[in-house]
Amino acid sequence: MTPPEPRRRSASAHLAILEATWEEVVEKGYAGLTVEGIAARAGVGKQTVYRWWPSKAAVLLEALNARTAQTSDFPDTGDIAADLAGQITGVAEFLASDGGVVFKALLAGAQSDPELAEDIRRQVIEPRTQACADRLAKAQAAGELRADVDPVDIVELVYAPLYYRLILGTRPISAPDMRHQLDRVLAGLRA
Amino acid sequence: MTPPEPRRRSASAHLAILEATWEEVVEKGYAGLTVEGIAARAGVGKQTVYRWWPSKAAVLLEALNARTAQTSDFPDTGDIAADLAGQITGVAEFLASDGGVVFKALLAGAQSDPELAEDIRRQVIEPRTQACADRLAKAQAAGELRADVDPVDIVELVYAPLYYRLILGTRPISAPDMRHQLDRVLAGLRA
DNA sequence: CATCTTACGAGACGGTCCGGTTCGTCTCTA
DNA sequence: TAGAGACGAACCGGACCGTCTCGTAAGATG
Repeated sequence: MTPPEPRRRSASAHLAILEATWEEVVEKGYAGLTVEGIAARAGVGKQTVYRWWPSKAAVLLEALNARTAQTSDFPDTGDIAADLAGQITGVAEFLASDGGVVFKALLAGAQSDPELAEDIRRQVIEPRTQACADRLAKAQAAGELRADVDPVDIVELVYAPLYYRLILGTRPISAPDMRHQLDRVLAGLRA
Repeated sequence: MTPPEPRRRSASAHLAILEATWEEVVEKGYAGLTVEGIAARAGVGKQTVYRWWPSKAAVLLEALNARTAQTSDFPDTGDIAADLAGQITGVAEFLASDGGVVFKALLAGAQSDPELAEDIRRQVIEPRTQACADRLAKAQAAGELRADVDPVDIVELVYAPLYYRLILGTRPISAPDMRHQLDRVLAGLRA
């Protein structure tokens, strides 16, 4: 879907497009995001966008991934409660900032674009879910947590309140709040 | 926001518009929802839509409310676990059907429309949250649940997994699954 | 170093789609 | 019976998409 071989691809244009996309979507939301707007803000011809990406959704997904690439590994100090607390703090801080706006925009776009929805799941959700589930399975094996609950279900319980607030906007996302909710979830899951 | 007094408003056109809106959004999602499409499917002029609603979002919100108006009261049998299980089963079944598609579309639209987001919170989320929180407070007073957790936080814990699946689409919403998750949440909240 | 290749920025184009208004008709009220 | 106003239909203007065509400049090739 990115036909030419990127031998002489302009790195500066590439970066400028990702940056411009991020800013545009923060300002105008997914509905207001347009290839023309991206190109104009990046100081780039439209063709340069169309040459390398099949759709504005693909650009936005790459822009998000570019900012979260390094945060996929999961810590293991032997204390599952501390590890989860640390991880959820990081995610909460990310989603409470512009990252939340962009991620929410992406989810909104995915609602009428099944292909984008699938890409988000594969590239963003599943790797992190799997990493967290693996860590949880170790905690179960170590006797820290009940072993009769599917780790994937635990991931859901732990992160769901975060997305609840992100999407419904009932209350702002705050790291301390999310840690409290985590404590209550863990209270029912200890061995 | 619905300027004329509705003395001679056509009841059939009103209903046809709500019905057409529901079907359109199920088929095409929020992004594909257009006043033209609504009017065409309802067999109505566009002006008839613009006369009574300020935006397509308002139409959609009313269409959703028209289908969920009666389900806002919360049961009280004296057994909080049973009451929550019954309630969450109903919501899960609703969100697993077309209702979920429409609600998701509405949330997607709210992402680039703060006014719509606020309306959804006021008209849809808050009344139900409040009803549930009231019931939970009674359960705390009766000694069924820990009293040191804000009932609104409990509502969040209980319903969050439902919205998690709705939005992320990781796994389908099923009533038995959601009841299992509810059990795990309650395990950490008993007095 | 000279040449060739190809992405680049800029912008024009046909086309589609949709929001908002205008128009003439018809119905209901007074 | 007269008039107000809601109705369905059709029209217009603007925005953006996706493609294309330039002249230019940067990188690849030998």
